[in-house]
Amino acid sequence: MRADAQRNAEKLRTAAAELFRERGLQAPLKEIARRAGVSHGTLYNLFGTREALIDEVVTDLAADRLEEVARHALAQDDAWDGFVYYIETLCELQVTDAAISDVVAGRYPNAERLMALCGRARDAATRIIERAHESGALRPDFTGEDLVFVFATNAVLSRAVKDTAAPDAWRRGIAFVLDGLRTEAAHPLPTAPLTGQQLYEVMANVAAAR
Amino acid sequence: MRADAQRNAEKLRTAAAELFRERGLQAPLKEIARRAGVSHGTLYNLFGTREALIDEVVTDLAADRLEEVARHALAQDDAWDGFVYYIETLCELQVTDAAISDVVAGRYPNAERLMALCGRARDAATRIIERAHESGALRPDFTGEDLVFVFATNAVLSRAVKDTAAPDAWRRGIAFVLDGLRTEAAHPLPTAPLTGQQLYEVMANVAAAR
DNA sequence: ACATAACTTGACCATAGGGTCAAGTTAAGG
DNA sequence: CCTTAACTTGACCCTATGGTCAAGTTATGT
Repeated sequence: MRADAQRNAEKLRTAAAELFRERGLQAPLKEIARRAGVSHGTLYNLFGTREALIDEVVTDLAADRLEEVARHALAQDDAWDGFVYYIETLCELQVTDAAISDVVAGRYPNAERLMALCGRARDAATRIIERAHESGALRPDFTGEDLVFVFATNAVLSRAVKDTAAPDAWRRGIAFVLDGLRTEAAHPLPTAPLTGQQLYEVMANVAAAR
Repeated sequence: MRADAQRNAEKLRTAAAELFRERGLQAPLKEIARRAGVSHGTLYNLFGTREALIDEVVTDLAADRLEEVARHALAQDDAWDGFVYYIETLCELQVTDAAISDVVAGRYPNAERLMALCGRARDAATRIIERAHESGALRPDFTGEDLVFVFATNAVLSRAVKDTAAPDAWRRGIAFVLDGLRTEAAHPLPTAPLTGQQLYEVMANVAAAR
C-alpha cells in the first residue's frame, strides 16, 4: 500500500471513529469522508463496505470496553452489585458513545468480527447473570436474552434525554427496571424467555429500525 | 368544495389512516397518495401539511381509544389492577397500531388537536397514578412523567418483536418494569423526576428520533 | 528522470423523501 | 351547452443517502 493511501486510510479511520461515536453505526459514509477531507470514492476504495470500516474502527475498541466492564462486574464481592454494575456501566457507555450504544443494543450490521465480539460479550453477561442467580438476589426467571430489552430500551431513552436539561434521566428508567429484577420483586411472567433464534430475529429488527 | 375533491379527500383520509396505522406517523406522504390512487400534488392541495392530515385522521380515533382505556382503568375495583390495565392495554394498542404507538410514546409532530388530546390523556393518566398511589400499591416516587419511559420503551420493543416468532415478548419487558413499580420493590431512585418542561424536551427528541 | 502501477477524484447513477406550480382537465352554475 | 372557477396532474426543484467508474494525478522503483 502506498504511503498516501496509508495516510488517507488513517484519516478515514479517525473520522469514522468520531462519527460512529457521535451518531452511531449508521452514520453516513459520505459524511465520514467529508470529515476526513477525502473523496468518498477513496473511502469505498480503501474499505469497500461500511461493515469493513466498522470492524476496523469499532470492534477492538468496543471489545476492550465490554471486556473491562464484564471483568469488573465479576470482580465485585457481591453478585447483585456486580450485576447492577454491569447494567449501569454499559448504560453509561451507551450515553457517551453512540457506537457502543448500538453494539450493546444489538443494533449493528453483519460485521464479522463485531458479531464474534458480541457472542463473547453475551457469554460474559451469562456468567454475570448466573452468579447473580446463584446468590439469590436476581430473579431466577431473568435470562441473558432479556438483556436486549434493557439495552435496546436504554439506547432510545439515553438518546432522548441526552442534550436536554435532564441528561441523567435514563438512570431513573433503568432504576425502575432494576428494582423489578430483584428476586423479592418477582411476580410470574406472562411469556417464556426468548430462545437464541428468537433473540437473533429480534436483534435483526432492532438493527433495521432506525 | 367540489364533489370530486371531496371524494379524493376521503380516499386520502382512508389511505392515510391505514398507512399511519401500519407504519407510524412518519409514513411518507407520497406513499399515502399512491395508495389513495391520487397524485401527491392533490394531497398537498387538500391537506397542506402532514400535521393537518394527522389531525383529521388520527386524533379523534386516538382520543376515543385513549379515553376508553382510561375510563376502564379507573373503573377497576383495585387501583393497582387499574394501573396495570392502563399500562398493558396501551402497550397492546402500541403493538397493533403504529399511529397510536407514536401518540402514546410522545413521537408526534406539532399537530394542534393531537397535542391537546395528549394533554388530556396525561391528565387521565395522572388520575390513574394518583389512585394507585393512594392505594399504597404503586411506589410513591413514580410520577406521570415517568410514563414516557415505559411507552417510549415499548414502542421500540414491540416494533422489534412484531413479526418474529415471539410477537408477545414485549409483555415480558413490560412485566419486569411493572414489578419494579410496586411499592414493595422500591429502592431509592438516583434522579429526580422530570419536570413538565423537561418532559416536553425529551418528547421532542423522541419524536425526532426516527 | 521517467514509466507505471497505485491511488484519488468528482461527476454520475439510482433511490427515497419533502415540496411547488404551470398547464391541463372537469364539475357545476347560469 | 358552455364558461369558468375549482381541481388534478406530473414534471420539476431540492436534499440526502448508497454506490460506481473513467479520467486525471502522484508516489515510487529502477
